[in-house]
Order: sequence, then C-alpha cells, then structure tokens
Amino acid sequence: MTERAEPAPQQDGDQPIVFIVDDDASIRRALTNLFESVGLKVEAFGSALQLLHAKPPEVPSCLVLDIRLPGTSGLDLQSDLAKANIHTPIIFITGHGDIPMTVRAMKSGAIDFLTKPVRDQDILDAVQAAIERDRKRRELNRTVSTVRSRFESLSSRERDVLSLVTSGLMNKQVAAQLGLAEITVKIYRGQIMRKMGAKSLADLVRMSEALGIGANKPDAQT
Amino acid sequence: MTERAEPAPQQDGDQPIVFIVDDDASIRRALTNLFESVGLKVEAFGSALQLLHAKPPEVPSCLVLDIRLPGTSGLDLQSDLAKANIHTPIIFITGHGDIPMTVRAMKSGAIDFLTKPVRDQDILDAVQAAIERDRKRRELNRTVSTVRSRFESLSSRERDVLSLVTSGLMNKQVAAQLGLAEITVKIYRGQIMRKMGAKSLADLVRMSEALGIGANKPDAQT
DNA sequence: GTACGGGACAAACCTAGGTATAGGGCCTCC
DNA sequence: GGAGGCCCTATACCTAGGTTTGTCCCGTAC
Repeated sequence: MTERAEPAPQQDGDQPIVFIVDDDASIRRALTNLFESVGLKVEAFGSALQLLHAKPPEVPSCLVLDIRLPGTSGLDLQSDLAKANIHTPIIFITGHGDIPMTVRAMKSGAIDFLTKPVRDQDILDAVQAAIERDRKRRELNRTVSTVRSRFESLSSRERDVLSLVTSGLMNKQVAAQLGLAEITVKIYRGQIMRKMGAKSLADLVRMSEALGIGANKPDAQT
Repeated sequence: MTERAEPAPQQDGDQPIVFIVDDDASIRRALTNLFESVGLKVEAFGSALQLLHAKPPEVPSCLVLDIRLPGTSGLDLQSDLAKANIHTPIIFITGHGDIPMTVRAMKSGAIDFLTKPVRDQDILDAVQAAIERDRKRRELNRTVSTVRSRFESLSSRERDVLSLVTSGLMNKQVAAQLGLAEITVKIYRGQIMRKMGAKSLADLVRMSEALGIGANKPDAQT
C-alpha cells in the first residue's frame, strides 16, 4: 500500500508521511488514494493500538484520526500520545461528534476537526497545514536539542559562569559573585564558547535564551 | 450595574473586567451576578455594536459572547476584533452551535466554547484562564512596545549597526560591511546602548530578539 | 600509585570595546 | 544665516575580553 520500490532503503529525504487511523477499511482506502494522488506517503491502521505499535516517524508527518475507534478513542489516543511526548499534529474526522469533543480536541492542539462527509480539499488543506507545522516543530526541536546536549557537556562551574555571563555581568562581577578570580572566569568563559560552539557572545545569549537560562527578559527602566 | 463608587476615578489598579455580549437580558443578568459574586468587574452589552462603541479596556479582560447575536454574529465579531488588532480573549456560549462554528472559533484563538446550559464552574474556569492569558499578553506587549519605541528613536545608521552587532559581528567587521571606520562603529554602538537603555550586550541581544531583528537563530554547526 | 579531569589561579601578552575631545560636511527648519 | 541633527573620522587613552603557559590541589577510576 505504501511501497514505492525505492532502491535506496535509507533515502526518504524528508518525504512526509500521513498516518490514517480509521476502523472502516473503505475510508482508509479512500483517504489513502486521495493522499497518494497528491504525492504523499501514507500508512493506514485500523486501530489506535496498531498505530502505537508502529515506530514514531522521523520525518514530518501528521495523523488523521476518526474520533470513534475500536478500543482507544481518537481523543484518548490524542492524550496518550501527548503523555508519551509525541506531538505529531492531528486532524480529526467524525461522523457524529459533538461540541465538547471538538473543544477538547482543539484545545489539545488538533489542527482541524472535520465532519463527514469530508470535502477532499478541506482535508488536503488540513494535512498540508499539519505537515508544515510538524516540519517547523521538528526543526526547532533539532536546534534546541543540539544546544541542550552541548549545554550538558559543560561542567557545573561552567554552567554557573554561563548563566551570569549571559545575564550581562562583566567578568569581574561574575568572579565576585562566585568568589573566583577574574582570570578564572575568563578561562571558563573561553571553554564555554568552545564547548557550546558559539562564535560570539550574541550567539551564546541566544542559545541560553533557547534553553531558558537566566532569562532576565528585556527590561523597561533606566 | 458596574459602579462601585470608587472615589478615585483613576485607580482601577489592574482589576480585571469581563465583557458580556448577549441579546438575552436574563442571561446577561445571570452572568453578571455570577461573575460579580467572585469579585470580577462586569460590563454587559446587548449587541456587538454596543461593545464596539465602548472603548477598549486598559486592564486584563475577556469577552463572553453568545454565538447568535442580533446584527453581527459572535464569530463575525471575533474576526472584526482581530482585524482591528484587538486581541481580548473570547469565550463563546451557544445554544445551538455546530462543529464547524466551534472549529472556526477555536482556530481563531477562542479560549473556550461552551454549550447551554452552561455550568457555573465551567465558565468561571474559562474566564479565569482567559484573564490570565490576557494579563500575560498585555505584559509582553508593554515590554515589547517600550523596546520598539526606543528602537524607533535610533537613526538609520544606528539601526544598521545594531543589527550587525547583535548578529555577533565584531566592530571592525561591522565597519567593513558598512564601509565605515571602526571608530565610527564604536561611537554609534555607544549611542545605541544609551538610547536603548541596554546595560550590556546581552541585554541588547535580547531586545533585538524581542523586535525580531537580524534573528540569526542559535546555530548548529562549527 | 599514577593517570585523568575538574577546579582554581598567576604572569604575560594581545585584541576588542568604549569614551572624550575635536573636527568637517550636509541638510533642514526657523 | 545660524542652530541643530545626522553622518563621518582622528587621536589619545583606558577598560574589558581572551589566550597561552605553567602550577597546584583534589578526588576517583584503573
């Protein structure tokens, strides 16, 4: 259903995938055809459990869920995924949903909530938006986790210095606060720049912002 | 209905206000009583037009709208307000709403979408959340607009220098890019720090982030 | 026990950042 | 036509930032 006879088993590039979960085989088929007709990769499942057994994707992707599923409902699946820290964007489809369900789904971050019969264009638009959001989320995630792993390579003293330096203190002030000699701070500071891969203080400040460190936000006095 | 006989006409502090728009006077009365019973200020209107004629509030606030209103509907009011750059959080109440309406409202940023009969606790929770969101939004706004107005006090050359400096370049590199002498850059840089009220480069970088300037986000190579 | 890493510091040295003073050119507003 | 703003630069001088080399203490892992 999904095979495309790619000779290179690795080179998916960043070809997005749409995951479909619906217990009605004819709907799965129809949606699969629709998405494949616009060049999207598709994987379809009959239940939430089957989806959860599949490995989380490494490319931009989204979920198209029927609200009413055998076993775990669409909404439950949504919160299970959130708890498992899987934030793939979700599009719901429903035959007989109600407003509270809709509100819950949307509050929990769903991209869209469509009622049957679904217009092809509506769901294609939603899928497009969902994949775009996922692409951005993944990109941000990559950046932040690179920075975080570098931060974790810092020794505890280096972290102390980092937070004071990025909060705008001069070396001698940092030294005073930590009870160190200024030269020691300078040396740590150099090590920090190297370990974090920062080419400038501005860089370092932005990284520490991304990590949420010593975030004394822009002030308003003086 | 709202008067509290404050002798000081100015000193509202940051006492939040709930705006109610509903064409049914008995509902207006009931909601007003409910909100006032928990110590909230309330202003109630019978139509979208009346609300638009009132001045936008300067304290944290939220709107409680019936979807079905005479003249402009609740959803239309929501998009009108967005167009007018008024971002007061909205809670919808509806007797006979449908899913597409709900989706539209939630996508446009509504806090909640409640169906009649509304449980007191539900709407109080929603109002609390809405006001909290508005408070944060206003705070962020104040900070950013202070920074923005300072930025606007910079001369065009100073802005050039600001963007290059906060992107991490050294004075001499900035000078080269702008075809200036290094000393000139230093002088502008000092003027920038003074005009922006930045006590350190770190400060300046954070301000320029808040303004979305030269935002070369944290990198990932080296 | 010794090798290793973290922590801390010093002297020497160099570069980058920043201020003050002074000056020139240009344009605009009153 | 002069005052004031922006733009640009130079000299002189001082402070802050940063590297290198070398030294010492400490704890722990092998």
